[in-house]
Amino acid sequence: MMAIETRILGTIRRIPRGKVATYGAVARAAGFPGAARRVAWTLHRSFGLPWHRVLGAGGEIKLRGDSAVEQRLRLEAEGVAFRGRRVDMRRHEFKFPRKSAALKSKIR
DNA sequence: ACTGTGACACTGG
DNA sequence: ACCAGTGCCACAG
Repeated sequence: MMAIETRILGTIRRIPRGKVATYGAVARAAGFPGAARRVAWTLHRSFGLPWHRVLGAGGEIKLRGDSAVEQRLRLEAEGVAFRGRRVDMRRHEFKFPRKSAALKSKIR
């Protein structure tokens, strides 16, 4: 598998239980801003990942049919709340840590 | 090198 | 809120 996919997969694996991230955010965190579609493609053909924690912009589920239902159920099972058809991002969006470093002094 | 393709993102009506 | 159009990136053939 290629480097890009490896990084994307690793990034997705960092999303903790009960949290979610968007395709675009994953792409940026992996170092490929704008490659949201690549994230989707990678997810489509990968196993053993918390795939259900990756959503479209605005916390919207982008799958169709049964898969969409399964994703919603999996998320709700980990305590993720929905607001209509989308996830309440204010409460559950996972912020990928910015390259470590100076954040301790930043906290007030 | 060129074209088509995605579980996308954004903007504008 | 719901499209349609346009921009995106990397990959497969």
